[in-house]
Amino acid sequence: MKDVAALSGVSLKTVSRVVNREPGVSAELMSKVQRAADQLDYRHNLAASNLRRTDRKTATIGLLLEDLGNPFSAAVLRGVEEVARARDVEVLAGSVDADPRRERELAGAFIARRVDGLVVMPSGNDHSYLLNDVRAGVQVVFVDRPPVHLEADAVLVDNTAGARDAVTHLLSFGHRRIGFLGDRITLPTAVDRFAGYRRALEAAGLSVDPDLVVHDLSTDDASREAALALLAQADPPTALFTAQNLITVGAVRALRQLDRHHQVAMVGFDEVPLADLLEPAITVIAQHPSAIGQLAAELLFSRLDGDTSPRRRHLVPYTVIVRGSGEIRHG
Amino acid sequence: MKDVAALSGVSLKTVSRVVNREPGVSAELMSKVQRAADQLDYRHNLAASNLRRTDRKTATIGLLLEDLGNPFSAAVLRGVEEVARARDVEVLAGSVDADPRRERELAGAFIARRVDGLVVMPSGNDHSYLLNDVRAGVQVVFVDRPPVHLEADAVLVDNTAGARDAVTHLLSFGHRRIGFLGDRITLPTAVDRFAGYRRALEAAGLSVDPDLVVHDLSTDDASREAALALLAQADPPTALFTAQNLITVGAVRALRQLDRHHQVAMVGFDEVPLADLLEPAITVIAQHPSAIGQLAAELLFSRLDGDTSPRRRHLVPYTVIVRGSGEIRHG
DNA sequence: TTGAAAGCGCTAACAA
DNA sequence: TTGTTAGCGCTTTCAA
Repeated sequence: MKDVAALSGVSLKTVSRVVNREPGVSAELMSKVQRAADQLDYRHNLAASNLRRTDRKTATIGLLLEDLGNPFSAAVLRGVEEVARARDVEVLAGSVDADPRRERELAGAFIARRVDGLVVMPSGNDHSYLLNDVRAGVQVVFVDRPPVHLEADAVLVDNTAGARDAVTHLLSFGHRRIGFLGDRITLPTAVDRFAGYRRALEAAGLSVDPDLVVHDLSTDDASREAALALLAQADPPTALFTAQNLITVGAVRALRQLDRHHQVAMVGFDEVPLADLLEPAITVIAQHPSAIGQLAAELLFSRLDGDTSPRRRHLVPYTVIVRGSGEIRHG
Repeated sequence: MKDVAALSGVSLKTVSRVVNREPGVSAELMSKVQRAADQLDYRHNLAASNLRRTDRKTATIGLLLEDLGNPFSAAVLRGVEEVARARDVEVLAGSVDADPRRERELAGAFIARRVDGLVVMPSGNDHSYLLNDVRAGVQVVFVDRPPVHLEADAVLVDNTAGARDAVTHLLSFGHRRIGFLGDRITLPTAVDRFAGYRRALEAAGLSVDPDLVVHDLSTDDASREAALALLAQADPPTALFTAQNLITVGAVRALRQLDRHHQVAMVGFDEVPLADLLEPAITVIAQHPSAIGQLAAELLFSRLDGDTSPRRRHLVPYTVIVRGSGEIRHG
């Protein structure tokens, strides 16, 4: 910037005014400065600018997701990006990989880079480590799971209701023995989905048979094996509720392996890519991750714009997508 | 930092030394400073630190991808992230969406935030706009498509050979009329894949029948319609080569719609999620996007570490995954 | 409308 | 081992 000022024969401050499009610079000086900047290939230094500015906005936000390679996380990222782009805000993104320590480290690394705000798909169950940063003005919005020991907006899906709907759907096709395959039970979403399973059964006058329930599945292969074991029982389930997308995929593989995919009914939580092209096509409770990301970003920016209304939870609706696997009748 | 110095009764510089883990601070002062920092919830300001440092490293890199929501891009991002994480480097990521202007803007936005380097999946065909930044020390590595008017490392796949292998595979199952469904022909990858198609035919003594070729498909639905049109011809193709993952999905839908998925053979370029669970399962030329991302990041960091050997192109091998759809015999 | 001087939070260079 | 001073690139404040 100094060089641009020297070349165009004006003061530093005038160059700064031109670069920041501040009003009150004569057309003549403006074009002179522009030309000098072009000639020297000047690149504005946002970090330095931001250091001195009073508003201290870096126009950068941080996004902590479960796993950037997973389609669910990727779609949330895409949703956040779309809203951020409209405001010329850039996005730092990282995977937390179900590791609470990693979550803290990533958040710290982003804050050291002075992000204006954070969108967090949390892994840990204590977010008080962000208290001081929130006090210092960093805005935080949670997605997928609510914050613990911290007041912050959250964008959630009603996992209990979704799971209840899935299981009620299976019950309506005559099933009475419905297997449950679920994620790590430390995750609030997994707890809620299991609660929904239980409630649907209880509403039908049934109770949970522990022999039909497997928790703590975190890979599709673990799910495949769990499904194989369930179906090998003396009195096997006639239907499965798979409480997460990788789990659904594992169960599909198991049913194929046993050639029972046209006999055993199945409803999955979360959309699965190409679910409509499988035979049978998979009935799912679909979340809308891109809408979740968009809403989270919009909330974040409205907070950054000064909205101080009470923090609250926002529910994004889910959709029951009927495709065939969930409509296999029992008996 | 000033406050920490005041509270612990030492100079600014001593706090700086402790924060940066510089040697030569007595254990006593060190713990005193630590305590003060904890008490005040001090967060280091990397931007300010970086402004003054001589090495000027922000420990942040920028990643420009085609579309963060697409599994291919997402896997590249994941690969880059893994390598970056091992060095405590964070990643700014953005989608270019096939828009060259967007590519320039994103690159500019990342450079204004003083990234140490850039990994670019380019959309435009002139990258000279980065010349001055490269001269100024920003390292750039291209992925998927090579740089134009700029010397830089690139991580590529041999698209021509992959496409040739795909079509040769179909020829070996007796097919002589093989349809080509391809992406926007402005993309170098699309050009190369079409070249591979042509070469395989010519090596078998056949020539390209323009009635069997459709370019410029950019969505799965466009591909579905193009495939329907191809197959409605008087002398339709007996096999299809689909030159990109969304195109493959569209063609699968078309074949299903016509109930010809067990008659018309098909090989796709790029892996498709759950391709192994379809009937028939889809034979593909699989790229390894996560390996591409990892290699790109490793190259970038080796350049940042001072490697000044000539810039060059690196090929990541592809894999032919035989699953069924490509092995449907003709006649 | 333009510019000079001070200072954002931090580290380099040097001195004690 | 510790501290002092200057200055990174920019914007603020205030004066011309």
